[in-house]
Amino acid sequence: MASKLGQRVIAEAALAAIDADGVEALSMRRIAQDLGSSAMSLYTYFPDKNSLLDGVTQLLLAEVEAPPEDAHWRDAMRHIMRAVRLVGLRHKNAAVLIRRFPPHTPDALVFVEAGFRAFRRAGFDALSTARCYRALAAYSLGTIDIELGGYFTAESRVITGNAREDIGSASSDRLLPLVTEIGPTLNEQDDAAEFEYGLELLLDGFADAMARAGRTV
Amino acid sequence: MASKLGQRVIAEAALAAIDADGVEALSMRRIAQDLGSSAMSLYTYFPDKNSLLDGVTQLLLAEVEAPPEDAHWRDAMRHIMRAVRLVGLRHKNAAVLIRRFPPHTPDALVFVEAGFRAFRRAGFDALSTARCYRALAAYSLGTIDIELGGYFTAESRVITGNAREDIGSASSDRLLPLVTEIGPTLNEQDDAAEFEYGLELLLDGFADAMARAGRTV
DNA sequence: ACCTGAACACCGTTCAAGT
DNA sequence: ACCTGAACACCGTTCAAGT
Repeated sequence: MASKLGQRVIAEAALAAIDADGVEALSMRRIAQDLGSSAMSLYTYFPDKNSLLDGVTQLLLAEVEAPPEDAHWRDAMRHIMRAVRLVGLRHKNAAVLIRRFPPHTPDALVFVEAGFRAFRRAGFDALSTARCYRALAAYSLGTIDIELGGYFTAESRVITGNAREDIGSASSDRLLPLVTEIGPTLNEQDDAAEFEYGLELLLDGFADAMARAGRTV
Repeated sequence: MASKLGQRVIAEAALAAIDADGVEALSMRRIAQDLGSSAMSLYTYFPDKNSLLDGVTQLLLAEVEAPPEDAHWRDAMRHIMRAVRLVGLRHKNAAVLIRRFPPHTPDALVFVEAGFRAFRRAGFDALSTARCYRALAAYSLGTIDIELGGYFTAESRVITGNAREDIGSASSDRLLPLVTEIGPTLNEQDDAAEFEYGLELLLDGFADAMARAGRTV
């Protein structure tokens, strides 16, 4: 046995297995084997597989680097958004878990608390802070789908038969000329640059809204 | 047998089953049973379960209502974004599939083509169109996670033992006062209103960028 | 071409038994 | 309290056989 069993050790072994072979290949038996233990021993520390995956996610979220305490809210939020994206890139196979399990352990919430603090320091009230945080969270989670889930790059799956045809076929070129023209452009985008583009739009919008509300940020 | 087997009939049965009992409860045997057939008969029409789920997703995306052909780009994109969200709300259990399988059949791409057309009519070039579409897609997919995945409402899962504690505990109130204060606010947000808020920020940003590029939109 | 039931190689989890 | 192997009730998919 590699190390004394415990939530942390088990979640770390699961994360390593996911990094190596993907979430789909993860099984309780597989983790146990990697730890030199039995599948059922894991149930001493996690009530079920879902909780274990949640535990892995908390581990991931704890890796998100918090911004410096004195940062301007714009720099702080940019810092956090980039940090989440980087954790996803560091754990490409595990990133999808971030969409499923929100942060809820103290370690995983450090960056959230820091982000809230940056907003409040700048004069955002609780409602504005929640509103801005939500918009950023939506954009961040969607970015994971697009970049790590290969939303635009996924080979278009062929559904043959019936009257159905796929992109790239002669008739779809005729019916969907702009999809045919712009689709490839979406594949070739620079992920980092496009991420920054949308992020700055949102931050600009928050700043404008605050300015309109009569406060300087 | 309810109706002659085929991709469409099978995908519709699968969607009905997912609507009723969720993606997790869907099995090839279950669909076959609903259709009065055998699990293996499905493999005549889909190579595997993943393709079938993709087919269900194309069905969902084909439900997305396209905007009127003469709409201003802003109205067109607002229309599409709301339409996607409404399909998700109509199929709460199936909505998660939208994140996994991009549109690729002609029917499912109708709204995409219409969106591209609206941008191009307004003078956006191919690159700007791709860029704006991507930012909106990220926001839309992330919204599904937050609203339908219950990102903020999910009961904080308890991870006991070790030095770990959860939100709401005495010590996290001390360590994470703003999470404690603002967390409940996130739960109580009006989903539709918050969705509109972030959406308009992005649309404002596109308009500003176009204006700065010297074009009137 | 289309459909079938049996079988294979897995799952997560319950259980009864051990320490 | 912690860990175990066997067993249960499932999976998706392959196969050999049918029409």
